Amino acid sequence: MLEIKFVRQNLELVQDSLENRGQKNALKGFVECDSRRRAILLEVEKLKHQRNSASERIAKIKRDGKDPADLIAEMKAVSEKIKNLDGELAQEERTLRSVLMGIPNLPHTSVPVGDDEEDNLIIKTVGELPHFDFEPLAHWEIGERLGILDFERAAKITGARFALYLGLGARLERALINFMLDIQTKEHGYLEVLPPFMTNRASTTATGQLPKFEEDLFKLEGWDYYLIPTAEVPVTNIHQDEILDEVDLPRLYTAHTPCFRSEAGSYGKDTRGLIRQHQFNKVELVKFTTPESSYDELEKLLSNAETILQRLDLSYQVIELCTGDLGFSAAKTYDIEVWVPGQQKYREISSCSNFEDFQARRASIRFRRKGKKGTELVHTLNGSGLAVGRTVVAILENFQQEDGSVIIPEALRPFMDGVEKIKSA
RNA sequence: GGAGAGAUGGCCGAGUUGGCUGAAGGCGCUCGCCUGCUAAGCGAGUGUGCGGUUAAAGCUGCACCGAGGGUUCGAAUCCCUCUCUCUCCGCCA
Repeated sequence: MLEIKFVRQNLELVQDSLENRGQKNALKGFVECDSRRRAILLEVEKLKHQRNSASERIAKIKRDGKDPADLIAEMKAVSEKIKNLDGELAQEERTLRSVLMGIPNLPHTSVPVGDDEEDNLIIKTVGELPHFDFEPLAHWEIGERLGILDFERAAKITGARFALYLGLGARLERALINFMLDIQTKEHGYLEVLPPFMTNRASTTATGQLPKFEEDLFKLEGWDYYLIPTAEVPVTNIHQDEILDEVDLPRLYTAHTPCFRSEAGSYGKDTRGLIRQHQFNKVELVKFTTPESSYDELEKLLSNAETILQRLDLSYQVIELCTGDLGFSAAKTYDIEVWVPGQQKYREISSCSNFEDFQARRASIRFRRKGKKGTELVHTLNGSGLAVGRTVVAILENFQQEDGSVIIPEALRPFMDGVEKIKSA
């Protein structure tokens, strides 16, 4: 959410930004509604002041043993007026709030301007692309042949876009989770947390998934709870409605959670394999920082995620999203894309964003500077470190051998009881 | 599921026969004093949000005592609904 004062004073800027995202009507009614609200507020506050001072006089008159009936009668009318105006005020505020909640974050000035993913910038490319003397297979072929992935049975159990991992496949997933968490906690200073996998409406709204993107979420019937689409939601909300001390910043959290996404509107995309699932595992990194340090922290966050790929000897590129491709809440985003030989493409495996104070304002997460009065909103950041299922995809496809086996990257072997290779039984 | 207790400022904790209580007291924090250093001590200050005014400091209005509604001229205090926490019993991974 943007600050209402900011929107008021920068109408054109906000309007331009909305048009860049194809939402030119989002601000409709804002100006009128805002000025109505302020006019009513002025009026109602005046009346309340009148009522408050009359109350004091009434108390005094009573103490003096006299009868304040006249004044009470007068105030009765005033109270009635206040009640009506309060109702109008609430109406304007609801409208205003829903307008504000629908406005996406403003891109940071460093973000390249562009319409869609075509205009994203490749920042860097790391690692050599693997060479195969044979036609590399897609991971689902590899996994099914090795008996470590079974999509047919998963479809029977639940439906499309679910996976059943077996044996060393399940073990590989678990090893990756431990591997990632260990690096982020032991080497990069993140605190491991295990949050709830369902979040309530307020939390889900705070990070920006609601109210606009409800169709992307799984909602529990009969409850106002949602299955988390990313650990970003529960972890960012750890500090909802809190005022932190400056000395406690930055706060760094990492969490492994399953993520649940409806994938509405992605019919026909990535229908096979692990790339696009309704449920997948992810190790997430979340930071709470001061405003002045958030962009440095974004760079560190990106490199913390890159570390995982480097240790696994996977090739990847880092891209910077242009204004048109930014997510709703983000001010700046880097995506990391890993090389997927079966598709001869780089595919997204991590997304690292700075949300500045956009989420913090919605969640009311503030901090106090040492020796200074008042509070300021923190900046929140998060990134995947990494999406686990897609990491399995990358390992199976990049390290597949002609005989159908898959070599386990060395760094991962300690987490796999020393298994060096997955081969057919 | 049954029975009961509770939710107040950064934290702890008073206040519930409705009316100078935005809220005692303590802790913490900030500034100053004192002190070889540290600790202790002394003095002053210290909530948030939204408005108004101001060059600014400041001054000032309104709101906020879990959330929402109600009663009343007036609610932290009374009533209703909900949420959460705790204790005991039952059930259970």
